[in-house]
Amino acid sequence: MVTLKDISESCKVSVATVSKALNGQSDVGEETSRRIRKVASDLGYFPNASARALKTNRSHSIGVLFEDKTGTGLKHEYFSEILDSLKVATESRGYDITFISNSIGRNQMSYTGHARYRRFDGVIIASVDFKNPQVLELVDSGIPLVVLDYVFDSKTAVISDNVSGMEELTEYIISKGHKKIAFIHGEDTTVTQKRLASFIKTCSKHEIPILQDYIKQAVYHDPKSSGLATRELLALTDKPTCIIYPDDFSYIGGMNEIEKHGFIVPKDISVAGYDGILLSKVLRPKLTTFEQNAEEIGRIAATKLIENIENPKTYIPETVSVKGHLIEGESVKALS
Amino acid sequence: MVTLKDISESCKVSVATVSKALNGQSDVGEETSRRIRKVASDLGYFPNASARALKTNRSHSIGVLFEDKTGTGLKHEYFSEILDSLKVATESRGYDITFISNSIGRNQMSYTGHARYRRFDGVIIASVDFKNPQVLELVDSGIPLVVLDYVFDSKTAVISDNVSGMEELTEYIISKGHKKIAFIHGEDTTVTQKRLASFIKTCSKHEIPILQDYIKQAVYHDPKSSGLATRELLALTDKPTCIIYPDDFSYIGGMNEIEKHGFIVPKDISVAGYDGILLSKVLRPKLTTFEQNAEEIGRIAATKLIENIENPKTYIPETVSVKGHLIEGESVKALS
DNA sequence: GAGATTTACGAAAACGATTACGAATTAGAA
DNA sequence: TTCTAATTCGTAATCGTTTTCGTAAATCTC
Repeated sequence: MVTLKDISESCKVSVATVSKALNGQSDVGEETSRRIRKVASDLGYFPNASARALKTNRSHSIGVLFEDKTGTGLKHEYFSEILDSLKVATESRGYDITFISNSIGRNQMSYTGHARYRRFDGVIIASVDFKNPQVLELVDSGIPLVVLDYVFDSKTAVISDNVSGMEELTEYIISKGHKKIAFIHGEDTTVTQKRLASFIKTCSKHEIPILQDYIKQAVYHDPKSSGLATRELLALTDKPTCIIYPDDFSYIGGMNEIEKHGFIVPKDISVAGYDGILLSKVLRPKLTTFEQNAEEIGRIAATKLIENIENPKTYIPETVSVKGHLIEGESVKALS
Repeated sequence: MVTLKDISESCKVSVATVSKALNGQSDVGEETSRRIRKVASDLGYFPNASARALKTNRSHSIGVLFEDKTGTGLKHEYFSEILDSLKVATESRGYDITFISNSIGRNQMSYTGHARYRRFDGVIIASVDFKNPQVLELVDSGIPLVVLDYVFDSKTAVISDNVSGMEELTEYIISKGHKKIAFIHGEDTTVTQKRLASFIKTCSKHEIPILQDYIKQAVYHDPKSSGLATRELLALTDKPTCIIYPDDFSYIGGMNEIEKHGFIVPKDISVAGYDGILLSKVLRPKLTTFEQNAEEIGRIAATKLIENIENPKTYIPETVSVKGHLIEGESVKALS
């Protein structure tokens, strides 16, 4: 490995000068700087990230915590898209991404321990159990961080705007003349609560009654449980004319059940999803859904975090909510 | 941040002794060692990964290159599953995972440059354009590496056994009495070639003629192009009785087309996928497919890489092929 | 042309750990 | 008791950078 010393010897200057030239410091001569850069590239020099981190106390790497109990974390398109967007946004600013875990080597380590061990400049937390003590410890650790889809007091949060999203989706369905709208929601989380509240509020606004029978609990990303809920809804004497699913993938369970009953979407019953994953765009009839802007969420999270890292004094935490947009498919029929 | 020095002062011993005690070296007294470890944990000590890496020349971190032209890399369930399995396997042995890119900071950097800059102990390459000069440079860089689903000379490779996989799937379909089997394949890659060859070989073995009209080219993970191919197949006067799709997700395109024709799976036509993603398990009828063992692929890749890293002298590269298994759904009908 | 200022460069300390080597102490052997 | 060997611990060098501060030369000011 070629080091600053090698360059300095080859250029007959000190390592200090080489360092400064390569970092674009001002106090080094035009001509000298050019010569040094030339030699550096000829020799194939790369700075040693460890040495640099040791000296500057900045690792230029960011830890991401992406885990949940079910282990579906990365498999979920929403999250893999966020991760991808985080990746490009951070890399373009010179930061690398490393996963945080709680098992580094034989000796278990807390998330915070891991983050300190690797000297992460900042941390992004997503898709976790936000009540987990280890997560709370990390949140309180003082390390600059951004939380996704959850709000901690005086910490930066980037959240998908579920309130306006569900409102827009519900408005659309109502505008199509539906008055008997069923709502299948996921487990009880902040996200779920916001969506449900928004659904109810929008219905009330249009004086559409909320039937208890039309509100069903299921599990996110689990077609089986949504299928079950669908079956119950279809067994009702007064069936809904439209069903909103917790997410696009869950709709598959509903779809199976609907077909089993011999119904056709949207002729006999209308449906809507949430997320706007790839699948929703290729199903026929095309699914009406609300697409979350995962790309933007990742990008903003990265930007905010780096802002925080680079201006620790002046940075003030905020909660950014990212709007998505309605995708009008063909799964919601206009009622006469 | 608490350092070895803090501990050494608090314990009235030298930093050398502290270091040795914490690393379990033999030449430190039983009682001293205990005292040091106690103080270390009381003070909340964490080793400084940068300092350690600088001194030992081992970063305990592994770079993964996960990129393709289409940018669907991470979105593909097969890859996100591999990534996840890599993650747990490496972390349990004390290695962290960082993504490799070619843009670190403002100055573009080659993959190799990035890997050297971060002092990755090893690298895992997957889902890339294997003809890309930058990738080839990385492969020849001398850094310990494992390649996924592609074989480079005298480099360790872990590949999904597409030959036996497609053979098993085809055998199954034939065993159900099918003789008119259409095969839609993806772009021309090694993987495609192997699957196609295996399909043809298995058919020949059973003296089933290979009609040129039954072999269609499409694009992986693209329901639209598979839908098109399906349409052509259904327009044939002598229609196939079964269609094999490039992957499970692509089948959605075929499914739409089949339904549009008023056909029902598997009554009127049989279908099979490849991959065994979540979706294939929740569709009704359940899709018959061949599930690749992504978890095992990731785990073995991690194990081999770490073996290579830790025994650079004795390690010999090899190609490991990982078998998957047939998932018998209900999408292939038994012909009388 | 003397003093003040700017410019270009180098010497050296420091970041936090690891490790070869030597020294001191203790235990064991004869 | 004396010599050897084992055990335990410390000294100091080192990894590759960055950065402060000092100094010498060059430039400017009047």
